[in-house]
Parts: sequence; C-alpha cells; structure tokens
Amino acid sequence: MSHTTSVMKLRTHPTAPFDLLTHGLSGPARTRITALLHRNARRYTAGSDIVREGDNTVPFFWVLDGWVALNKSLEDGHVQTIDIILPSDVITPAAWERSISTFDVHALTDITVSALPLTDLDSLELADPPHVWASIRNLSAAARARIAERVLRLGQGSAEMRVAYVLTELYLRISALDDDQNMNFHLPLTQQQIGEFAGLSSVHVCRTLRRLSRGGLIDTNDHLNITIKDLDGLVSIAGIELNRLKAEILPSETQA
Amino acid sequence: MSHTTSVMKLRTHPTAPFDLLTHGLSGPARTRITALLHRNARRYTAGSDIVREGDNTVPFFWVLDGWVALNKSLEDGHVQTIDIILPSDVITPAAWERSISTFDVHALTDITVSALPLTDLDSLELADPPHVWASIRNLSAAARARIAERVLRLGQGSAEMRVAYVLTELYLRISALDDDQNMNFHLPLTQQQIGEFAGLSSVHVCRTLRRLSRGGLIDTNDHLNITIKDLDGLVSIAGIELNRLKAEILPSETQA
DNA sequence: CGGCCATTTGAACGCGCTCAAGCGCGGTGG
DNA sequence: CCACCGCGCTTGAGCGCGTTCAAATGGCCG
Repeated sequence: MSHTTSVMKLRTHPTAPFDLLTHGLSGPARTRITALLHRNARRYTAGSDIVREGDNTVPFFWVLDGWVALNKSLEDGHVQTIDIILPSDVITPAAWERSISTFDVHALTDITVSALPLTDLDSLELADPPHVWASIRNLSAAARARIAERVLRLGQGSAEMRVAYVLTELYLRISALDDDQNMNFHLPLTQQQIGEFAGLSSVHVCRTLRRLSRGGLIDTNDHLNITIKDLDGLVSIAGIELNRLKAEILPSETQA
Repeated sequence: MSHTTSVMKLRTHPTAPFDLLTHGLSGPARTRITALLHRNARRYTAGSDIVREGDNTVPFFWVLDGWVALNKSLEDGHVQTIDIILPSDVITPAAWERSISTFDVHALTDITVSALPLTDLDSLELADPPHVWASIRNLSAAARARIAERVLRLGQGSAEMRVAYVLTELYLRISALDDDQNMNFHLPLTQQQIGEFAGLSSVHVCRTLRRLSRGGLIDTNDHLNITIKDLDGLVSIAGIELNRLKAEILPSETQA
C-alpha cells in the first residue's frame, strides 16, 4: 500500500490524535470518551469508500488517523471534494435526525475512524453535556468557515488562487496538528484529487503547481511532499489574510 | 424601494414565517419563542449590509421576512454568495464561542430579522432544550446540504447546470414556504446577484437565462418573476434527483 | 422628458478544458 | 536481475466556454 508511509508518519506525531480529539475536556470526560472512541474504532484501507451518498449511516464519525475526502459526483463522472477531513476532525454525513448520507466518505490514506452510534453519544451527553457538544459545534464551525473560503475561490478565483489556497489551508491545518512541520508537509493526494478539491482538471493542476514551483513559491521535487518556500507569496496569490484565516478555520484552542 | 412588492407578497403568505419558525415546537415553547423573536425583531432596507465580514456579531439571527445573502468577496471586488437565507431560516455568522462574522450579511429585499443574544437563547435552552437545538441543527443540516450541492456544480458543472440548479433550489425552498406557487415564483435578484450566487458573470447569466427561456424551460417575460414551464427538463439540466434533493435541502417536517 | 439602472447583444480575448503522447518510477513476474 | 506493466506526472496542441469591454435597448421614477 503506497500510502503506508504517510499513515505511519501521522501516527508517530508528538501530539497524538486522541489528545486533540478530547481537547479542552476535563479528566474524567476525556477518559470516558477516549475509551468509547477506541471501542468503536475501525480501520479502512486507502481508496475505499466508507459511506456512499444515499447510504444509511450513523450520524457521525471521528477521524482518529489518516485523511478523508467528502465527495459528491455528477452523472458524467466528475467528482467534487466538498471537504477534506484530518485526524481529530468529525464527519457528519447526515443530518442528526436523518440517516442518509449526503456525500461519499472516501479514504485518501489508510485510516482509523470511530463510528459513534447516537445512543452512545446521548449517554456521553448526559454525563458531560457542554463539553462534547461544544467540541462538535466548534469543529463544525471551522468546517463551515473553510468550505465558505473555498466556495469564494471556486466561484470567483483563478486556478492559481485555488491551488494556492488549497495548499495553504492544508498546510495550516496540518501545522495545527503538529507544529514541527517547518514549511514542509506530506500531501497524500494525487494531482487528480487536488483537482477534485480545487475544481480543476488534473492537467491544469499540474501546470499550476509547476508555475508555482518555477516561481519559487513552493518546492515539489519530492512528490507528495510539499515545501513552502514563500508563504507570504503563496498567501498573497491565494487572497488570504493569514491571521483571520487561522482564527476561522482552525478549531479554537480554548473552550467556552 | 423597488423590492417592496416582493416583501408585501411574502408577508401575506398563508403560512406565516412564525409558524414555520416554531415548527414542531409544543405550545408553551412556541409562545415563548415567538414573543422573544418579536421583542428582538429589527427591520433593514434592501441593499443594506446587516453585518460585514470581520465584524463582531451575535451568534445568530432568525429571518422572519425577506431574502438575505451571505457574501464573501475578494480584494478585486468579486463577490460570491455562499448561501441565500429565506424566512424561517437561521443565520449563524460566527462560530458559537467566537463573535467574528465570517461573511457579509446582505439584505436582498427589505427584511425583518430577530437577533437573539446568546443569553436569551440559553434561558430558552433551559426551558425547552431539545426542541430549540434540534430545530437549529435541522436548519443547519439543510443549509450544509444545499451548499454542498452548489459546491459540486461550482467545481464541476457548466453555466447552464449552475443556473438551472439555482433556480430549482430556490423554487423548491419557496414552495416549501408556500405550496401555492404553481410553477411561478418571485425572484428578487438582479442577474448580477444570480451570477454572484452561481459563480458567473452577469452577462453570462443573461445569456444562459435566455437560452433556457428560448428552450421552453422557463419563462422570464415578467422580470423578477420566473415561471418554470418544464420542471423535469430543468431538473435534468441541473443534474438533480428531485426527491433526494428535497429530502436533503428542506428542513424536515418532523422533529425527532 | 431625462436620468438611472438592469438587461440584452455583439465582439474578441484568454483561461482552463479535452485529447493525446511521452516520461518516470515503483512493483511484479518471467 | 531485468523486462514489463501500470499509474501518475508532464507537456503539447487546439478548442470552446465564459470572460471582459462596449454599446444599445428597455423600464421605471423623478
């Protein structure tokens, strides 16, 4: 499995997923939730679809390890990635009271996810209501904010802006998981998949990456490993106001 | 004010906003909430921005009357409408614990909105927790689903598909508010604004609408009033599976 | 009637697409 | 061990969709 290296890398990060997942929770609640997540953990291999659009599904999954794409597709086969989910993020394929997924849940790497039945969540809720729901709202709000940023560029931005934005967003999110990235990060996506995320053909993703590379903004010599050589330049092309973006798309450090 | 007619029309709908707003709530809770919404209601005129991206804001507004656009813009002045909010829907400009809006809240028509401070909501919550939050989750899930549908077409669809989709989505949502629309609805948007929603220039919106009109799919002779002459055809161009879309983007009739 | 704004139409450009061929690398089997 | 195979990346050629710029038309209000 070609993505194994990436998975291993993530799993040995200094800040383990569980820590982030239960971030801001008090001791007892954290212990309880961690145990629950472990009990319901499942592994899937890269390339598999955990859920397909229209399938029945549990209301949400927590991603413990690996990268997940939320995809929708047209009849002609074109695929659009609505969002990419990283470890410690939550996936809510269906509305709470409903059970039909509104998108495909696709494993970009080997992944570990925990599928929590609503009954279990309810018992957690009774035990420690504010923290669990606050955490979910917090993650959902960050997801909403980054989707909105992408919609803006999908509707109004150039290819260069979209690619620069996607790279910057993913770099920021990965850095929040592990701040030792040092302008370098592993991107377990083919150019085809970057295109599905940015709304571009794989051919044009290639051309755009090369242009950014030739312009000295990034380094893609080691495939799947991106080095950001000029963050300010990339941010400028992406039309990003860096501090604002960080505040909006990263789950906040402090709970209310 | 050129949009007055639209507002008046909405206000005389058989199903008043308040009914839908408190949909599924039991008698006492409904009374309490209706009173609270009234007390906090504010009016704004068409074209005004209630909140701008980056402003401090209350965590959410409920729209009692009129059409609202949630906009983001690039430095070059291009505007993208992330979502359009209709009466009985909720606007959540900021994450719960934060207070900075992630988009402009723009009045497309004269509107009435109720800005609920979090403290009031908390007291409601204590009084009738499940219903209020269930209602908000329900509305948020519908918003998420329709945004995802638009993202798919923004990234992968043609101009014709995007326009057909936008028209169909808005028709379905308005029909849910008032089922006597009979294939005819008031669309209080300029072609410029349709373009901001669909990710197209106003010029191309014009051409696309004319093509749909000439093709016998819609009738736009009465400006701002759209008549759908061939819903199946429009749905087909938009790449929609009608029943599924309805189930996803309309707030569900029954509460859990 | 005059002014303003939205819509409509034309003309031309260019961005990003499709189609197609070539390259590079890792994995597999003879 | 090397040849082959397959997948993903790269590059070229050409096209077409949607853009911008510009001007004309139409409708509404003062």
